[in-house]
Amino acid sequence: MTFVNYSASIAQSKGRAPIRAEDTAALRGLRLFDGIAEATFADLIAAGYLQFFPPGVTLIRERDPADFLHVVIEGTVELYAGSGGRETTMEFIRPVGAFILAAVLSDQIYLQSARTLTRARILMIPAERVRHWMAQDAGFMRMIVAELARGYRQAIKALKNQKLRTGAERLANWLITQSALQGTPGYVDLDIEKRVLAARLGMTPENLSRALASLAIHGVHSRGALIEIKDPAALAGFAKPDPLVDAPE
Amino acid sequence: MTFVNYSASIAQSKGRAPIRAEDTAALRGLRLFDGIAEATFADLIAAGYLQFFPPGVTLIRERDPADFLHVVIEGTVELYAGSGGRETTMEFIRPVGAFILAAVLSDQIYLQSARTLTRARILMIPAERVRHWMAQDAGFMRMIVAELARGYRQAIKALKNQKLRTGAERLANWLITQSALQGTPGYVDLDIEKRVLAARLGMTPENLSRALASLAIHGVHSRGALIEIKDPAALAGFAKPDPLVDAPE
DNA sequence: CGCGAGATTGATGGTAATCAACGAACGTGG
DNA sequence: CCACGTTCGTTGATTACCATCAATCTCGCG
Repeated sequence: MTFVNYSASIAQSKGRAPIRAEDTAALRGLRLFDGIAEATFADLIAAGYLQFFPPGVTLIRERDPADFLHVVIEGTVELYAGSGGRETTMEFIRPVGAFILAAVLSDQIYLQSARTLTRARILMIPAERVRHWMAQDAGFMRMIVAELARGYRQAIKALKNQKLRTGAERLANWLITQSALQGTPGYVDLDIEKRVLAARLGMTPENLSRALASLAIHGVHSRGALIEIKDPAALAGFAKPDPLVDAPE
Repeated sequence: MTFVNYSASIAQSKGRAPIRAEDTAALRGLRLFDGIAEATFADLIAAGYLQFFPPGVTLIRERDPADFLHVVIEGTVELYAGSGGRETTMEFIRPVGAFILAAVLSDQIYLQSARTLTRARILMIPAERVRHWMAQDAGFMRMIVAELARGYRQAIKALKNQKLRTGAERLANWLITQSALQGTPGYVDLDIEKRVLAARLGMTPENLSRALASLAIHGVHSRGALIEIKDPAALAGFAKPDPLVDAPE
């Protein structure tokens, strides 16, 4: 895949498109806006922007002050972070998911950067409006608390995954989880590049290659982006899956 | 230190001591209860328990349903987690800190276990009361949101620390941070066992020993629980500290 | 003084990062 | 439509990092 070298500044210029009426109804249906007051929703939408981004666009950069709450409506967004010259993938956000809510709420800087992996439709709401309505609308705040708690538990699970398992084990468990999520027992279809998956799993691309090869003795075989799990029981025996680590929140 | 083999069940038996009047005033002063209504506070306190635990007591166990919100008033509590036969330390909680708020709010099971490292005074509030008042008292909910956001960002930082650094780097940065927190430039006083610190830093005790020895060329020397940082600038040069990873939230 | 838990040191093997080379897939331009 | 070039993925060789097992050391405490 060739990434367009595209600046996110287009999204933060005066050229942003406000949300059109035909989109409003669809947004109102999001679980994210469930139980919030009509006035809250109307104002959030009026202040917000909804637009498409091509793949490879950097949406936010760690260290920047949190100015918008971002919600992924379509496509895949990668959260990543770096320090001391190294870089790693933290999480993937898919519809419908908000990201970096915590920074917005506490009016702090972002701890993570975000870029689109695919063409993606993103809803952006000014941070100030989010904080404003959180204080006014108890229903909205309840939604925020739920989303925060979800993200927090997700992060704890990611930390356990990283500290308690080897690379091959993380891969094996990821395969098991993905196979279930995609509803295709016996198969996993990679919808991201292997290099990106490697970073997500906390390893190098070379190592992912080798880890995948090493799972062959547990019945895992790959042909390009399609990975076959011949013997789910054997793979599980090696992976030792644990809902307190693997289950998505 | 010898840990008492003490069951936490004493805390969950009928023998719990309600909170005495003389303690109420002190609790009211906690930042945790700042801005919440008097009625909320009174009911939380009336339903809660405040008591001392000896060192080594398991307060909660991962996988158990969240029944109490725990707040550390005095002493140190270790959050830890295990999977597939391995175990690691996730975080230390010191006064005044709540732990595992997310599980309480979403009425889910704990992802982490907790045990006292020192004699500790813990405030326990029934989870149901917390959820009840969160919905009633906007001020209380604001406090909860702030605490959740703090924990979330803390977890993200821990994940970055683990994925982006080697063991020796994590140790070096921990020394720099501790030295600042303790207000003793040039020194760090270990108030926990090295084996526990090792788990916290994601390494074995043997490895911590070697990592500490390897920092000697950067001016770090240890005599028992006292660690001297002879040349903070040199150590920082090696550690490459980063507020987006190291700064406590 | 002697015991025991924690800390250290050494030896070894496993796990993972890095550097380098090669092969496969795909898009572009001729 | 093919040739080429770029990017991604794989494989191999080497080194760094880390866990494990075992032995020794230290120190507080009975």
